[in-house]
Amino acid sequence: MTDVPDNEHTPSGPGKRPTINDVAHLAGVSKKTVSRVINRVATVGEDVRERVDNAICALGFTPNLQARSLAFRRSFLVGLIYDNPSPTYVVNMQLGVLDALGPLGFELVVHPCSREAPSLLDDIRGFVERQRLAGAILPPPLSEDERIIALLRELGCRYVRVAALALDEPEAMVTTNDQLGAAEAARWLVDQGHRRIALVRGPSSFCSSEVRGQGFLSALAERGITLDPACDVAGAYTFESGVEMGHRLLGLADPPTAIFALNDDMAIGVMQAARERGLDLPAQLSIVGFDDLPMAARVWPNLTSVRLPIREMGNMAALKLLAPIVGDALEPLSLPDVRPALVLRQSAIALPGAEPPR
Amino acid sequence: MTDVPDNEHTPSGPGKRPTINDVAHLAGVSKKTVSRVINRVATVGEDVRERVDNAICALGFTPNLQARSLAFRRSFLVGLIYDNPSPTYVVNMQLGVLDALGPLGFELVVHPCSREAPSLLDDIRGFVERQRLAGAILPPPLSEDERIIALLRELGCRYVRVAALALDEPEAMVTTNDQLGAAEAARWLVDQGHRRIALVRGPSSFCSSEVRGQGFLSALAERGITLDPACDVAGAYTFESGVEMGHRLLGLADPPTAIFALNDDMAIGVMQAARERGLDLPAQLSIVGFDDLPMAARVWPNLTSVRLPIREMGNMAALKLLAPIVGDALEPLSLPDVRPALVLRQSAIALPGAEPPR
DNA sequence: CTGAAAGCGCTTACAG
DNA sequence: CTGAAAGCGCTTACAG
Repeated sequence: MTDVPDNEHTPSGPGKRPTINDVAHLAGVSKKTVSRVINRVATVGEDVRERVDNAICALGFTPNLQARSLAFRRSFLVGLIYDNPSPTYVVNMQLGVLDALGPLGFELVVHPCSREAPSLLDDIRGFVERQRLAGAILPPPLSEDERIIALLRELGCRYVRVAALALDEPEAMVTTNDQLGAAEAARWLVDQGHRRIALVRGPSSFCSSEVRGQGFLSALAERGITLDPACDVAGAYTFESGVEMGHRLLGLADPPTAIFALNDDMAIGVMQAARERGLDLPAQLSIVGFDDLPMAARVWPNLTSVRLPIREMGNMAALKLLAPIVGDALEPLSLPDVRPALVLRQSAIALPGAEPPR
Repeated sequence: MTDVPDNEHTPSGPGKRPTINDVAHLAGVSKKTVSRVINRVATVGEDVRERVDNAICALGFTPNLQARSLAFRRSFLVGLIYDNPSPTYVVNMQLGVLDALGPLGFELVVHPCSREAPSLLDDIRGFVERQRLAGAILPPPLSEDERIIALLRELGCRYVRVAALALDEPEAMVTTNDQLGAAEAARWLVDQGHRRIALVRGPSSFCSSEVRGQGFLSALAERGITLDPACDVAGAYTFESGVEMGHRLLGLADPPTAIFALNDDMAIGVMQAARERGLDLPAQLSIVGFDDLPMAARVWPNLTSVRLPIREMGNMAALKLLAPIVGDALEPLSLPDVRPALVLRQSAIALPGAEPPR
């Protein structure tokens, strides 16, 4: 009474996917050998491998991930664990990670969480244990939290950290070289004739703020310029704090002709403060930000800003994470370049009356 | 020579997690009964259930997800399949979905893809089949693609669509009522005395553009206002197209006093066009957008815009998706409200000389 | 280089 | 209401 004949070599019924057994029967080998072919174990005869590959194609077989995960005691999932307030950052990092995962047959599980939460560590522990992650990727600021790193080590969960500084061994790090971008901004401003320059830092607890600030000051020093302490202030990486610091700097007896804010949110806050004080932008004040958010190209005047290749950084993190797992499936790991770049727009210009840059 | 005594009731060795067998032994029942307790099957004696619960607590047992996935032939993963250019939208939807998934023990796998890609359907098929998703959530514009819906049905994959219109049965839909927000914007502009009003639509292929436009026109009509056809234009939901349409509208012999753009990117483009034409904003032109991007509060003048509760929409989608799966674990499904709201800022003001609103 | 057996940790199907 | 057996589809450990 069944339309489909019961055949032990081909799976029957709708929704039935072929298994490793079907492939083994069709190729005339044991399932263990099929398993070896799937897992690219070298010690399989050329002719046998070809028979198996043909059978796999003929049946349209794809190994069941759940079964492999159970037997391997590890899933084919990579976790992105983050506490980052910037949607653009998060989405671009996800895209970069997926660029690498897709071809390797891994998927991305996202796990936003809160640094402040008392349950942070328990939360991450539960996530990693339940999912038996193949690995975790940690963007800043979570990448700077050594408690989390210690936890991942304890759980035996591989990880890669993304941070402005090399906080870990190279295999477990993507270092973003923020200091290079900040230095480029400094040099550019000096070349435009600016001498009285101000810096709006982020919270000192953020590695990125320290590294960017350091890069900026060093580059200025190389040009023989030191910052007036009154021109070295810190906000909270937020728009509102940018407004506040902008007012503080522009209210100085001898206000700066240029302000470098260590992220775009604060730079746009500075812009707002300048406008509230009736300044003509960019004629009376040059402003440079960091991050190159989409917003930077939309505000008026368009914001000159340092761009980090977030997507490439995510890609690199994923490649480093999976390199030891997938082995030969990966080319000699051609890692993308992740150097920052200054994107010139209208918010920063040459100081009126300045010499043209050398 | 082993420090840890081998005991069949407690797992030994580091990294060894207790299994259902350990719980069964400790509670003095079969593993099947433990399974019943885990899965909240009703037919378990009260005393037995308590013994099992105690054993679970004592051992710190959590069921192995990989094993359950294999036996259930379904994972505990929800897929978010999208092709949405707005990072803010994507991140907020992810957060909303996770608000619901976390407490239920499910995780979120993100799957961005491209509508244009010829491999779109194969790509989605592979994703859904390999992961054996518990379900998929589709935000616009993918939610409007009936080919994808047909595919998911064929694969037996549960789904919930998020869209401006009710495109599916209520259990599989989160309808965002965009027309209500557009109507609110229309009424507000009219109340401020505006009569010559323009509309910048998005692509007609987007459901959201049609629904928002419809809501806007209807509300104007109720106040006895019809749009001059020259004031009804369409962009591409991009900043650049907003600039272009802004110039077209402001170049009319009798330009509008207010422009409603169906998303913020275009509204900010219109703002740019107005500035390029030397208009004084908002005095000479009121502008209203839709989406309430973070940028809306940062541009100058701040953009009045319609906000959609994206996070709540994601939450609602996830709750609807899992309701039939988790059953009683869910309260009588107290679904959040997902009505849009007009956020008043500085970019739109009363027409000079207009009567104060009723 | 290849394979038969046992196992990963759960659930389904069937009894009782 | 509870359980012993078989099974989900793979891999590990051990042989040969």
